[in-house]
Amino acid sequence: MPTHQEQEQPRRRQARGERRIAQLLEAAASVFASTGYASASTNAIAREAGVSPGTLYQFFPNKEAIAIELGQRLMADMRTAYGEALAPIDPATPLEQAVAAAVDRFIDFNCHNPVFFTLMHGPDVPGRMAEEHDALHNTLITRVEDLLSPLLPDRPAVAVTRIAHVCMALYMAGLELILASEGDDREAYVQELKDVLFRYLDPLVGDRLRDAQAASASTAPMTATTATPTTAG
Amino acid sequence: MPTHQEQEQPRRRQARGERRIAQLLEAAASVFASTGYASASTNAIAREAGVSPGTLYQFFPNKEAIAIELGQRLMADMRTAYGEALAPIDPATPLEQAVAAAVDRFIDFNCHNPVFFTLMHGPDVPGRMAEEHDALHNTLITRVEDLLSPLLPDRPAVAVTRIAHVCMALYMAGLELILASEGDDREAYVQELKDVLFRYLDPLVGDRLRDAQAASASTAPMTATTATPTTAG
DNA sequence: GACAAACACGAGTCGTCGCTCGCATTCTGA
DNA sequence: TCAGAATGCGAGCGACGACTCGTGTTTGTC
Repeated sequence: MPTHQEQEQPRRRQARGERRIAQLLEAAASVFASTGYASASTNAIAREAGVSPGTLYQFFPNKEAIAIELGQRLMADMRTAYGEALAPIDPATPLEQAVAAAVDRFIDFNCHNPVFFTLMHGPDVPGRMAEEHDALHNTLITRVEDLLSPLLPDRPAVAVTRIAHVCMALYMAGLELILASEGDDREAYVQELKDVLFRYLDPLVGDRLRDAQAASASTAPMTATTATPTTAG
Repeated sequence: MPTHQEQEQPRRRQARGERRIAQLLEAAASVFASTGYASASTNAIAREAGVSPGTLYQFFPNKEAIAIELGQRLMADMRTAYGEALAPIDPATPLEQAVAAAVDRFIDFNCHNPVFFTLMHGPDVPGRMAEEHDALHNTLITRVEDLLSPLLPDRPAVAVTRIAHVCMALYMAGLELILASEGDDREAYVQELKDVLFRYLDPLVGDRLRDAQAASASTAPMTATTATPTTAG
């Protein structure tokens, strides 16, 4: 019974195979990041990984599967490495700090994994890839909604969703500028992005947050100290 | 010798040819907008225009030339139709109104010419197309700088440039959301975009603008009344 | 009407790319 | 040790898309 799993992978991978898969995904990340998904050829990925095209297809049924697997691993990486950044915001944290912390973490991740942006932003995704693309996007939107809804308790759900979409779009736009620049310029754009998001959200959150802060000072605080001051590596 | 012009088009177009060109560009706009530049096939463009592939190549040397010509015509259209929106802002106009007016005009143009966004935003542009792409982008960046610099007189040029880039990026991000939605949702996103830009710029412009307004009330105003109140169709 | 140039056609060429196939090599388990 | 599975190779297939070419039609000019 051990090898009978529905009707998918009856393939028992060896250690070598797992290594090859990791190698191929790394190569794919490099090629996707530099040329985009559509323009990336499977032969180029195989070449980058130092294997033959046939070997690539030993591990992935088609080009889409590579991008999908890559996207899933990236999401998993992000969850394990930055899970705490996705947790609901402690109402006691000033909005400016919360935004800055979240931006720092996500920017950090995206700078270390530039493919992620390509997979999230690439409009040139055919077939089933678009579904995965949307799945990634919707997951993040939902996360942002979860972050925002405690801060916007008196807004209808559609409004919160809209605000989340705007935040995501602003973040993506800022990220594009940031990834396209280097050094001091990059840091300056990071600061601009924080400013944009804070200034956009602050009037929406309004006195609600300040009320909560005033209240939390006199009543029992929550878990508190979730946010650390800009410890981006 | 009468037809010897350098070494380019020694071709004398007939009225029919001009019509075909317009027809082909319209078809190209449609196909580019719906599938993106890279995924658009010249055969599809020819089919959309109701002509044969050979006819298409009677008027355009290659696929790039179609997109380039289209981009240039769109820029020209924008200049003639919305030139006044690109003029320097009258310092007497409140920032919120100036931003709203500019956004309305550009959104209007982009909603009527969705290809423009595709050509500006498409990352899948090979070869010489990228240059034209950048040229369009830089033209707009310069325009935004010209709009902003009177409002930010005490900032270094690099800072103004950076702010212009941020504004462009924010606009593009908002535009993407707006083009992807319809009806009330679309209008709501337009308002959000205006809010984002105004809230981002207002603290930067700061008391400078308010000073200018106070001053212009007592001293001789500039050319004045350049901006009209939200007359978007 | 006659001639040339512009216009129009669409089957066909040529290159690229996703993917396959037959075969060789290495690993696993008994 | 050795069968069978997993891994590896790379020439090549099939499809598709940019672009061409030979040929026929329309238009402007004398």
